[in-house]
Amino acid sequence: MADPIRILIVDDHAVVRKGLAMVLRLEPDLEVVGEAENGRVGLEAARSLTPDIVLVDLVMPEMDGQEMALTLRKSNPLIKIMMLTGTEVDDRVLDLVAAGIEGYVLKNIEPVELVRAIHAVVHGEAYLHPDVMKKVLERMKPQQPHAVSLTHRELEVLEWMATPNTYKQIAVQLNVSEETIRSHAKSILEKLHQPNRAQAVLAAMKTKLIKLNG
Amino acid sequence: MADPIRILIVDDHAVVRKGLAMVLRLEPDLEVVGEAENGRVGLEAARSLTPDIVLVDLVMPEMDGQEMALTLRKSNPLIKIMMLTGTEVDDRVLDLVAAGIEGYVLKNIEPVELVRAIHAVVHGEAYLHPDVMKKVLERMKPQQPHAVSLTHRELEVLEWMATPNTYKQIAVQLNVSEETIRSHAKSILEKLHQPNRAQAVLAAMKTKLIKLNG
DNA sequence: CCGCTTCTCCCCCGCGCGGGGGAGAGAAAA
DNA sequence: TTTTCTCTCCCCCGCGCGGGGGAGAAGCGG
Repeated sequence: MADPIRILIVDDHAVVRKGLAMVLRLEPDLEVVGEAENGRVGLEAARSLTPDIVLVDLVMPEMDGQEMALTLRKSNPLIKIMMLTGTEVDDRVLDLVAAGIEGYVLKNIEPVELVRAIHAVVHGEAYLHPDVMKKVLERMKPQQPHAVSLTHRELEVLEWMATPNTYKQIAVQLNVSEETIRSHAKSILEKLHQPNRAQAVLAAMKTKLIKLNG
Repeated sequence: MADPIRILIVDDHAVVRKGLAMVLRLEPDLEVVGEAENGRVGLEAARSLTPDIVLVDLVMPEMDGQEMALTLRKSNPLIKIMMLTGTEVDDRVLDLVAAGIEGYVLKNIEPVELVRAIHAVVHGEAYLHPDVMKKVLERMKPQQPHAVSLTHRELEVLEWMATPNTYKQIAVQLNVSEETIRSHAKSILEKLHQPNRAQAVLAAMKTKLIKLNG
């Protein structure tokens, strides 16, 4: 094996950076060439160091992993990107996967597995954590079945239905007739199989169709 | 300074354990005497090693940090406990603080600050991360002012108001007259300062007065 | 004993809203 | 081009519900 794999670590947690570096330095064919504490610094480091792969934490101050990854992907597409995240699989994964980010691992990954993942990604394979893969597949499939497809307008009205406004007041807000709002509301109740406005809003919240701003 | 502070690290992420250990070993008066990958193992280790302080991750498989902390607090109250958590301040903090856990830091803490926190806790002080302290204070204050005190019966009716049932149907369920339910509902809306049933239910959910069973 | 709270029940009124119709314009798909 | 979907708007009806009253019984604490 010739040149070692050059690695850049981007994470705002100092202990995570040190821990990753320690684990990776145990491997003779891996070389940690730099560390950065946020996306902005990481972007500069990646461009000057031109590592083979960057390990990027998803949540960071100033510039998060998503923004950094997407930016780096455009400017330096040859640099591989491995996203690191907590135990929860963020919805942003889907955008990242769609953008062609090849690696996605949770922080509780076993060191040996992480090393394996790095090798895989550097050699052009994609490495997705099982949970991530599951989430991606979930989001791919249930498009067709019965995911209760509200139109854009209906979704907009539904969000207003979660406020104290009456239909008349919502109509004023959206610059349409009250009858139009009532018409949309009727469609919404029918599609969601709910008996009234209150239950429709509750059901929508449970299924993450809308979220409450508190 | 005589004996070093004996530390046990409990975290399911190997890289975090190594990172913490590395950072802490740089301090001459700190000694990492053990590591454990979950609460169950951590509990055994704590009892056999009797460290001065345990650093415990909140989220772990098998037995999480909360359960381990509460159990250890009962069996070995002299061992100090420092909870570690991600960037999000979990609601479980409040229970832990109430149980007398003296330390609570986020994982993005600076190494120097972590060392300071360990010293503080070992010497009998409490060390709460600013965000945690904020959360605790938030939850403490709104107790007294006027935490919207609904009667038991009103709370019961409020929970029914979150269902598709009409007042008449709720009345049947609770074996009282419809007028009684309407009367309670009026009091509830007034106390919660909400214009209608739907908003009352939403407001109640936001303030954790009731929870949705989905 | 008297005041206060809680739970119960009753009346009336008017509006919000759910359910049933129908219809036209424009865009997108077949 | 014809059909289908989406958004818009209209009518009528009846019930659910919010808001305004009042009242009696039971229990608690001063």
